Amino acid sequence: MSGTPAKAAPRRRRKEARPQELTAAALAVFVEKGFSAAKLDDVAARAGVSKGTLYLYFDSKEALFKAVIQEGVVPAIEEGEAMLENNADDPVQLLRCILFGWWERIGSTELGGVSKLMLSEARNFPEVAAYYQEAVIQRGLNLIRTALARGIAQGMFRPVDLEATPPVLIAPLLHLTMWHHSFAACCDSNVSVESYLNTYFDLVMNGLRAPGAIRE
Amino acid sequence: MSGTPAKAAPRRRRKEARPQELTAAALAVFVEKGFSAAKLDDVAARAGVSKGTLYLYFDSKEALFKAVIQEGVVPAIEEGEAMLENNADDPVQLLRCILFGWWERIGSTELGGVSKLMLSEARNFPEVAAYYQEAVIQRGLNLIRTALARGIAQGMFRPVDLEATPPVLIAPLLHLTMWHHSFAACCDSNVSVESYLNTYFDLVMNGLRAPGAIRE
Amino acid sequence: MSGTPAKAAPRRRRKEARPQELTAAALAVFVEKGFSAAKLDDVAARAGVSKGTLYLYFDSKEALFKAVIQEGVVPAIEEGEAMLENNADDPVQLLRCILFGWWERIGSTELGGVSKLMLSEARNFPEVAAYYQEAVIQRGLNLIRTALARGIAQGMFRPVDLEATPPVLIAPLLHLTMWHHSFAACCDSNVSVESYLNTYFDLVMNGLRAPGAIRE
Amino acid sequence: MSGTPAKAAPRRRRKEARPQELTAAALAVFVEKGFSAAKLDDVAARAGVSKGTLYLYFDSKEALFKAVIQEGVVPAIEEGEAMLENNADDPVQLLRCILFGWWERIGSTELGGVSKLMLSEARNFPEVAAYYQEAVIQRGLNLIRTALARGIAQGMFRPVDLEATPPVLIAPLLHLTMWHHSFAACCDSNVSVESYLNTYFDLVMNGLRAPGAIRE
DNA sequence: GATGAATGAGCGTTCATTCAT
DNA sequence: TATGAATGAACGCTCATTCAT
Repeated sequence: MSGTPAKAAPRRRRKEARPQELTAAALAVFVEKGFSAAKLDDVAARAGVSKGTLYLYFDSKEALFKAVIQEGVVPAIEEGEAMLENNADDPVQLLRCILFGWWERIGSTELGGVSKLMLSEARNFPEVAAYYQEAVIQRGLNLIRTALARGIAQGMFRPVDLEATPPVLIAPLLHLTMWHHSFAACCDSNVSVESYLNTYFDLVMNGLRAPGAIRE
Repeated sequence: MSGTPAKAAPRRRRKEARPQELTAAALAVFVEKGFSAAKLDDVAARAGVSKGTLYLYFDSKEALFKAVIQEGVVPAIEEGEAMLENNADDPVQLLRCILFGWWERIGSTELGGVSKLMLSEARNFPEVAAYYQEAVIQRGLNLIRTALARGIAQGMFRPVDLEATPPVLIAPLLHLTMWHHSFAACCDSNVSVESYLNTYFDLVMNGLRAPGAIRE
Repeated sequence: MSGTPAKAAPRRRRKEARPQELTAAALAVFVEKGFSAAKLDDVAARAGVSKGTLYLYFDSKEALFKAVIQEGVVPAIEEGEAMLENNADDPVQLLRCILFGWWERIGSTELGGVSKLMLSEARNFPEVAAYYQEAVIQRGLNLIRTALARGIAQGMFRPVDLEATPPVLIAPLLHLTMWHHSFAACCDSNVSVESYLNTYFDLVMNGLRAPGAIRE
Repeated sequence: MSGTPAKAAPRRRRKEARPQELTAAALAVFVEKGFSAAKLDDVAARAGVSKGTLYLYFDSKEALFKAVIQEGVVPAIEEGEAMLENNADDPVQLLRCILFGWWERIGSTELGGVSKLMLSEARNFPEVAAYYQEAVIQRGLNLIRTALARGIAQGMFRPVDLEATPPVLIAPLLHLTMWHHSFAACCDSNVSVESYLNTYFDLVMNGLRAPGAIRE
């Protein structure tokens, strides 16, 4: 199987790397099956360990779920907030960078599964959802809001609702991620990811641009 | 007992209405918990019948799932395709009508749960997903595509990718529906549905409008 | 198997009798194996039902344990306290009646297993032990104490410690019960129950008799 | 770590003392929890070693159980049989010495737990029970029987059933031991050990004394 | 010798499914 | 038609046992 780790890996290195290997396997299985339908046997098999090993690192299936989310959250935040520093002068470029960066680093990777997972399971894990909302969603929307505000201040963007616009802007990317982990895995689609993204950026930038602003 | 259905309902209508009552209850439970975590006990209790009764109408839990989707599909199609006839002359109005109509009739109602359910469970039910993709998604996207094509032909909309734009346009509404059935049920948000929708329509229409077209 | 119930029993009668059938089976298995080593499969098999059926009547293995004790407690109390009324005039006869009665109705029957179970598991179920101590042990010792007090008052018994003597008197019977459910089940003994009991009563009565009292 | 054994112990003694340290820890845990509910983790932790170390000295949990019994058996016998030599002339004193000695050296110490353990687990380990019956119980009862026989021969004791009396005599002490390791650990009792023992000896001696024998 | 990470068989518990009433 | 008691396969979790270090 693809998930089988090299058996030759030294014991000590394994010990420290284990938790990440396990959460990575768990993420894949949880995203594919959903938390409830996911079997710990499958998670263990994908990680190349036995079922009991999971319990050396996590107290329960639910604890494993929380660890999966927790672990998926850190990169989402860290990477994102660094972008505000770069491209500080060009809001258009900054916004593009944030949105496209999210897709590149999160949405199109395994980490995007965390988004699907949370949207699917939020009601079963309200505390985790609340944490995620604060730690990821709000901070992510803040990034977009900051870029928008700068663009408006510079006269590049029309004045728009700074609360409502960020979720609207990110929605097509989140939906593409959902799609990637749902229908895309079993049905063909007429639309390539590339043309979806191009169309999305084109629409967003046209939608935001201030009347007098020069076309890029 | 609390689960007892209203005794006032006429016996005859009951018999025929049963399946819809059951799928309605099942939809609610499936959307809240996810298919796998949903218990038939809960479905039965919500429908006010005993668990065994479910098996008088559906062969299995999976058959119930399919019926839920099936039933949620019909109105989505029927209602949608009628719109092309009306507002045939004004593409902007037609597009608004389609998108807003979807939200009003589907996204904001219990039926919106079907969308969440399918996105969450597509990989566990690939045949159902394939059917849904054909019977709902493609036909729904076609509606939007037609409206776009008319608008472009009339010079109201910029020429845009007719394959990629429809899914981009519907994405924010689908995401709002997902949100409604996930985080909204357990976390507060700063954005009202109304301002989200206003911002969305505003952005979309600005993004699509041909340079020379008159602002509405 | 001996525990298999008649399959012909009507459904309705079963429903009401079930809990007692299950606790009876559980008592037997718990006494033989100990609570922890007892498997619910064995309990179910002995009761002639499937494992799942146990959960229709008891929430958990621990709840089943508590029910077993609870159920074993009632007859122990009820039967015992009725004896004080009879033989009210002859303390010697009363004491014999209490001790011998305990053996006949409790110690030598399946109910005696409850005593073994509680002695073996008290530390794992402290709350149950506390309840048992109050509801059974204290009340049982009170019976003996009352008989002793009457006998002393009538000059039939030597004056003895009214607190310490009852547990000493019941100990050989309890131990015989323990023996019955432990070594007796797997090892031969040189002593018959009958001669043990005769010797016990003889010793006790000689030990208690007041110097001047007439031999019986 | 907390589990680390005292470093001050000389290395050489350690090696030889290990098995006894392990069986002592095992006895304590087995008595408290019962064999089945006892975890080897707990045994190891109490002994201050790792779980794997147990397997350097014992093949299995069951082997550890047998060693615990085995080890508890030796002192019970050795000490007991030495008493017959001393107090050879005074049967009353001899009997008191045997019974009281058992309580002092066995019943009231950690070794008393072996008695509880065997009574609780006999049916799960019939071979061990058979061995224990021969190696401990029969020989222990023989001690008492010998003392009784001498007392009867000297006219100090009434003639009593020499088979049945020994188990009756030891029963209250065994029961006190059971109590010590069960209810006493979680419930209060009105009777002190001292008054229980005094009452017990008093009753036994009065019960056994020949009519003409002088009171002590 | 000693460790503790890893294993996997086994058990308590759940729940979709069946069927006698 | 409707019920709900009964079932048993399946899964989360435990823990005695092993073995590389």
